[in-house]
Amino acid sequence: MDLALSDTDTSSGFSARSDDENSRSPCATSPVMKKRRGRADGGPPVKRNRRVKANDRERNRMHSLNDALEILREVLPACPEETKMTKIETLRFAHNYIWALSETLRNADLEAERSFHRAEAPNPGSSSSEAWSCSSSSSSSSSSSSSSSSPVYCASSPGSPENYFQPQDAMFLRAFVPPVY
DNA sequence: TAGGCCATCTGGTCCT
DNA sequence: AGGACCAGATGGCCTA
Repeated sequence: MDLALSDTDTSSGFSARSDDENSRSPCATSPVMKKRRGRADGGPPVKRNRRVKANDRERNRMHSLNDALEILREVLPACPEETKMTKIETLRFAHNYIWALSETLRNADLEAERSFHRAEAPNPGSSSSEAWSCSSSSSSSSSSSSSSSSPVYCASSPGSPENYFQPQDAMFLRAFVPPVY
């Protein structure tokens, strides 16, 4: 007892999709008619017309969302080039990546601060060793994301980004992070 | 074949 | 009133 799917009104709302959809989603759907729910006749013509317009806007909205996601994918360092990250993977990976970048900056700041102190006081005595413990969170929070210095990471991520790149390995990022002055 | 991912439709809610 | 946003439902495609 499904709601009637009207295969007949293919003209409404589906016309704009086919070629557009082909160009947008290289991986998945063929431009074939998908599903249709609701009343077979679409209800009153006025309501139906409004629904069709709303569907069109919703489609465009999701397309722009996907475009933004695609831009994000291009910015991220993709390790296996041929595999496309899923949406959730992209978001999690971006999260990790941003964390690692900020961690790298933070470490660079700490290091700069240490070398500055070393230059001022050639015999620091005992105070120099603590700076290496980057979890000490002293006062040098230049731009750290204010939450915590060792975030709990997408711990529940079933999947993959962490397979490519562990957020804990901030040093890994030094490979593609420009030198911080 | 089951499960994951995705695109789309749809109705509800909030905002302008 | 109409648009934006959201979450649920549904069906197609792909892979293990």
